[in-house]
Amino acid sequence: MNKTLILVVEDDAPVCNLITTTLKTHNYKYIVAANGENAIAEASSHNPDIILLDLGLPDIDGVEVIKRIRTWSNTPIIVISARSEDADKIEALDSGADDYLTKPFSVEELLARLRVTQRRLVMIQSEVNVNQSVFTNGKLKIDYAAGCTYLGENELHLTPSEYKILCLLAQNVGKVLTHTFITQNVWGKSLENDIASLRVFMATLRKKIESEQDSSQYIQTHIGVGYRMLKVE
Amino acid sequence: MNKTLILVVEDDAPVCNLITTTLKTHNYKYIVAANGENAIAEASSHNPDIILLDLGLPDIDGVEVIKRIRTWSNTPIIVISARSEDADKIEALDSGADDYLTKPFSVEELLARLRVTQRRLVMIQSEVNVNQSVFTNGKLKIDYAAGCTYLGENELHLTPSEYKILCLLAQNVGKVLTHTFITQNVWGKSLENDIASLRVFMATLRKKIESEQDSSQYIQTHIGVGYRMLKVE
DNA sequence: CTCTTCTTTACACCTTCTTAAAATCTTAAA
DNA sequence: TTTAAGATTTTAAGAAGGTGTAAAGAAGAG
Repeated sequence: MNKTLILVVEDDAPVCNLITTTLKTHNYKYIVAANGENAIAEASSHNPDIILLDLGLPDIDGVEVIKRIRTWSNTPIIVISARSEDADKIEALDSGADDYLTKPFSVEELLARLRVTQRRLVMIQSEVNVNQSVFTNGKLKIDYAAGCTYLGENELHLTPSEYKILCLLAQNVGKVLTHTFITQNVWGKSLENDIASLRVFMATLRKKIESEQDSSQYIQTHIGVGYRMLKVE
Repeated sequence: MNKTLILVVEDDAPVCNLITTTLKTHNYKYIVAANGENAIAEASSHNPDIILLDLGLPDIDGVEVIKRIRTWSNTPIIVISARSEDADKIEALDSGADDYLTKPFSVEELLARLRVTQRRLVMIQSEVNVNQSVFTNGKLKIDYAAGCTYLGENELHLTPSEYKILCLLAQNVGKVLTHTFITQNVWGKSLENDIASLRVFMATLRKKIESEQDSSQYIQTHIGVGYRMLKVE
């Protein structure tokens, strides 16, 4: 996936520098606008993924900038403002802002809220339709709320990793999941070597959920790509 | 649209009352859970639209509740917590929370943030089904998201290279793609020699997608130039 | 410490890719 | 129409690389 592009709207140079250097070190791309008119122009021409907006701009009021941008775009806007009054927050949020941080803000919190926003962007794109708390596929059953899995009547004993992998496959029935997608989602990293581990887990998983005479084939290998769970009757 | 259903997770009765009366007067439906286990059970059984979660629960840690719910659900979670440390916020947000308010919180701000969340839910619903990402041409079907190809009812088993080439042709139906264009896009290089390989791949691809008696001609050779996929009726 | 889970390694097995050679097709000039 | 050169398809076999499995060592929880 491409680097996330962030539009930073901030007229105070030191604060702006703080933000941009932080973004740079965390692998974001960014563009800068120092006033409202420029912000609107940049938002329109570069189509950023996220907008960080200071409300105190020299030309237009920040809230006005939000409203203008919202006339054509749903790009997430995170407001960073010195105004800490409730009324200000509410006005900004109701005008279309997605989040509101007050100065002085913690860089770490800003990064965390950026991650939340990014996560949501990815979610929209992949449109994961997970909302049932119990998944069934043939004899296989996963009770997410309880954290239990069953094959027919029998409860399966799965290790944490096996459980996570199975959930991932179940939440994407019919889709081929790449090795790195799986390792990233289960371990958060994607070291090349983990594919070997993944293979071992797939083997034990298969042994457990395809062991019975039933022999329904839940997990399919796609050589050179990854695995997928088949929808069975 | 139906009333928004909110799950309020809060063990402190006065705070809980404050929240629920506020919700009631603002036309929300709500259910209440006073501990983590109940919260997970209610989330699973009632499938709320938004979850308001206090982190300080008597049984399970709030962050754990977030993680458990996130195993099957993307329901927005707004944390309301007495812990105001950055580290707490970051942990909750990175575990899957969508927003974080610290006690004592402004009721008006809470309502504003609820409105932001609702706005986003409506947006997501309208954006769903935009990403169809399925290509069809005659009996041939490519499901890009799932990474699968079909000929009529039957699923085709394609190797990674075959799949890439087919996608490339499909994305340019009707256009003639040169040998080097194809090899560059599939292998990233364009050594003269790879054209020989390409020919072999085209042969096997044709065998697979034109094997049936159907005999519809999907791939056309342009001598000295390359190949193209024809749009069939 | 003991038990479980996770990672690593080794190896047999299988699929896919490349290469080369033969067969077939296309094109155009005689 | 015949012929020849060049391009393409087909086939086959070996090379390269991916996969499943078992087993042993490492890490972590109780």
